[in-house]
Formats: sequence, structure tokens, C-alpha cells
Amino acid sequence: MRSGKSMKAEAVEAEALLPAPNAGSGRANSSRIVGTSVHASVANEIGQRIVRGDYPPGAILPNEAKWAETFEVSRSAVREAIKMLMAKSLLSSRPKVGSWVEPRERWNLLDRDVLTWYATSPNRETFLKSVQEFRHIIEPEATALAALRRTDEQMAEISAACREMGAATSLPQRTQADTRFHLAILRASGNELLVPLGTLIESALAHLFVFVTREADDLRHAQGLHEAIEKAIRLHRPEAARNAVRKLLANTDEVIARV
Amino acid sequence: MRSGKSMKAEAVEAEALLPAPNAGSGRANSSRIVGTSVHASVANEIGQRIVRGDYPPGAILPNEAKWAETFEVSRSAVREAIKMLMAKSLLSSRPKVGSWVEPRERWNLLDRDVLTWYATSPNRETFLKSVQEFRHIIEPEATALAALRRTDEQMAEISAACREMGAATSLPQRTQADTRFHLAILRASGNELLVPLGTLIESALAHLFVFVTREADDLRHAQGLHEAIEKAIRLHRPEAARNAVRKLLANTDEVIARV
DNA sequence: TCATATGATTTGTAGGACAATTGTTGACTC
DNA sequence: GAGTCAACAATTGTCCTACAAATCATATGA
Repeated sequence: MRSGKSMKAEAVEAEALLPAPNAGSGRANSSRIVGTSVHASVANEIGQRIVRGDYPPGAILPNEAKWAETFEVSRSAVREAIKMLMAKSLLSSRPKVGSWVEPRERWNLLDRDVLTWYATSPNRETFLKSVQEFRHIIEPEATALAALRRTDEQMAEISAACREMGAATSLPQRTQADTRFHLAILRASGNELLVPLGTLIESALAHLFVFVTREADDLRHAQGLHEAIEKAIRLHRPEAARNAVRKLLANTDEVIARV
Repeated sequence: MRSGKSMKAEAVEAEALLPAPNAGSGRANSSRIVGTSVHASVANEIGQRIVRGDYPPGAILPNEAKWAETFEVSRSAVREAIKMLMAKSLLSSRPKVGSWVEPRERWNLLDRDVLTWYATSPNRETFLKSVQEFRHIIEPEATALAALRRTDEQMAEISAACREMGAATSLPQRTQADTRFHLAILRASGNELLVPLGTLIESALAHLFVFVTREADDLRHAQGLHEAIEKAIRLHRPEAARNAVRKLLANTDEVIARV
């Protein structure tokens, strides 16, 4: 309706940015998430499609005008969305050629959004495995570092989160405290590169753990493992901390294997 | 010159996107890197300033019109640049408020560009230390995984890179082979999250190692350490691989300490 | 004192125009 | 027939203007 030039008789076939089209025959663009901007929605939609594999690496994407038409937004909005995906190295572009999907290796996999898209894509089981294995590499060492270098303030935060976990009455509440616990440890590790990594891991797991329902018995056991980690850090025992984390991860592996 | 509205008598004071202003009094925008787009240059410039600390977290940035004026580019270009920085979580924006710098913890530190900006910022020594420590966490385990899971093709690539390193006659050539070697190992680890991480580490180190000049004796020693790693992977010895990598990292630590 | 309107500022979106780049095609020459 | 070069066309890049939407600040009134 707003594209002035190519308003031919052909069916427009605009895709909604969200699966909830408005019933009325009114304005077509009102079907996007309220509170999010158009360019963000478009970036989300295109990014998800790329990660999902709709456009394999090397493939040329539809041009900007085409995207504008399919989403019924302006070319400016499309361009801003594409720039966001460029910033994540999901695609590049050149005049006359168009935009193409970059090879997987150049993707910024360690990015919140890309990770989220990945976590909802078909091959999320292998992804979950990668994340969990990644934790085995990172977390024992990070926790050992935390045991060596934590300040008293950082320790207080870790302990508080641990206590909060034990006192949690609902699952989301517990998950939140759990996340806080692990992030506090990474912060205490004193390596600024570990913090963003932890954020990513936690966010990925949050996406993937919604399915896992734990039993009360299981929760009690996990709580004990967490407390062992807290204690090791508190007593400045790096080796004990490392081992405690390994036990916790082994427990998580088991839980995952059961699903 | 192209801003039609606010061409008052006041000094415009446009900042060049690059420190090489053209001597002539001609067009002002010709001072950017040839071959790079305007929005990319602007994103680079603003991103660098943020990471450098010109605008601390929480600070409100100049508004889009102001950036357009200072760089003598259109508001559209500025917006695209800002969208790229948004995609890296360096800033957010809301109407009427403006754009503000996000807290450091939300920055996408594990991003090529952000890392590059970081590597050129004042506090790069601490950054180098973090990266190197990060390697100590990642690489031994990744290499052990590679020793377990490598395919023959991956092994061939690793061996080729190792040989190439030994045969290199110039320093850049050697560095390139070195990078190829480490990346091949990460690819062979079979964890898709490790590859982008390795790319980042290597790119960060490339920025930081330009200063380090190594002596012939030193190089021979380092080559031996690399070959030990190659051998351990070839023979499927994860524990030996881990230890060999630790030795190499210790050697690198020494080199860094000497600077 | 509190709620409410209104006003101003900034980003968000749209749409049109042209420039720059470069792949493609076709003509021309050797 | 092969190769070279020029013209063309398609696509992104850049700029511009206008308005919409959001929201903070201020003033106004109950």
C-alpha cells in the first residue's frame, strides 16, 4: 500500500513479521511485536532465516527492495536491519552484486542474538551439546581463578546467590539465582573475557532448559554441589573448586542425557 | 557543504574520519579510507571512541544530527553506523532520550571489531594479559579434544600448517602459518564454539604481537614446541597434547614478559 | 500536591533521488 | 575466432526531506 512504484496487479504476498496477523483488513504493518522497532524485527527475521539455513553460506539474498516489499517496510528500515546483520558478520554486500551469506566460520556465533537464533534452529541438539562441552572447558578453570582472586565483595555476591538458590520456591526464581551464581563466579575470576562468555552460556542454556523439569530430589543434590563450589571459593581452594565444578557439570550432563 | 539547513556563520569544525586530511580546499568527505563505506568508517570511529572511554557507560552520546554534522555525512549514514554498534550492544537508544553507552558487561567483547578497538585502546596491556590467560584456559583442552577427534583431513591441514611454519622465511609469513596452525586445531576439536573464539584470539594477538621481534634461537625453540603439539595430535595422545600446549603457552608468556 | 495536558526534542520510518560500483553483454578489432 | 574495450544495467551506497512516535520536561489546573 505504501510502495508507490511497483503496485501492479500481481499478488503482493507480504509476509507478516510475526505469526499473529491482525484479523481486520486495516494497516498491514501492525503485526509486529509491540515495543520493538521495525528494523529490529526485520533484522531478527532475516537473521533467523539465515541461521536456520534458508539461505546457505554463499547464497545471494533477495535485494533490499525485495525485502522492503515482502515485509512492507521502507528500504531504510531494511538497510538498517542488514547493517545489524553485517555487524554480526552474517552477511556482506557489494553494489551490483547484492548481499550474500558469509561462510559459517565468519559468523559471530558468540553473539546473543545469533546464539538465540541458533538455539531455536532445527539443529539445536548438537548446539546444546557444544555449549555443554564448552562449559566443561571454561567453568572449572574460571572457578579456580575465582578461588584465587575473588574479593570479599565478590564472595558476598556469590554466597548470596547460592543462598537465594536454596531458598527459591519457583523454578524460574531458582534459574535466575543459578544464573546469578555462575555469572558472579566468572566476574570474580578477574578475566574480563570470561564474563561475556558466561552471559552467552547462560542465555543459551536458558533457551534450552525450559524443557528440563527437575525433581525435588535432584534439586537438593544440585544445591549441595553448588554449595561445595561456594565453599571452595570462599576458602581459596582452587583445586577443590575445579573439582566441585566438574561434579556439577557431570550432574548436568546426566540430567541432559535423561531427556 | 551538503548540509543545507544549518550553514550558519559558526565554524563547522568537522572532524576528519581519518587523520589524513586532504590539503586542497575541495570536498571534505574525501578523507576517509578508500574502499570502505561511509557508514563503516563512522561506525569504526564512534565505536573506537566508546571503547577508548571517551563516552563512559551510561553517558548520552551526541545525537544523530550532531554526528552527521561533525563527520559531514548524512543522518542516514550515521544511523546505519549506530545500528551496527547497537548490534554489538555498545549502545542503545530511545526517542527523545538519545543514544547512550551500554554498561561494559553488555558489550559484545567477543567481536572482531570490538576486540580490535580494544586492542588499540590505552589499556591494552591489561587486555593482552586477559587474552593470554584466556588462551591458557581454552587451548590445552581444545587441543586435547582435537587429539581425540581429529579426522585425517584435519590432521593433514594441521601438519601442513606446522611444516609451513618451519619453512617460513619472513615474519608475517610465519605468523600467518602460526594462525593457520592454531585454527586448524580448533576446527579439529569438533566444537563449533571454539572456532570463532580462536579466530578472535588470533586476531587480537596479531594486533598485539607486531611489537614482538623474536630472535632466531627463540624461533627454533618455538618451532620445536609446535611440532610436539602436532605429534601428540597425530598420535591421538590428548594428555601429551595438553602438556605440549601448556609448554608453548609458557614460552609465549616468557616472550611477553620480556617486552 | 497531584494529576493532566501540552510542548519540545530525539529517534524511528518512509520515500525519492542520484552516485558509485561492478557484472554482463555486445560490438569492434586483430 | 579470440580477445579487448565500451556501453549498459542492476544493486548497494549516500543524501535529503518530511513526518510519526515516543517520552522527558514544563506548565497548568483541580
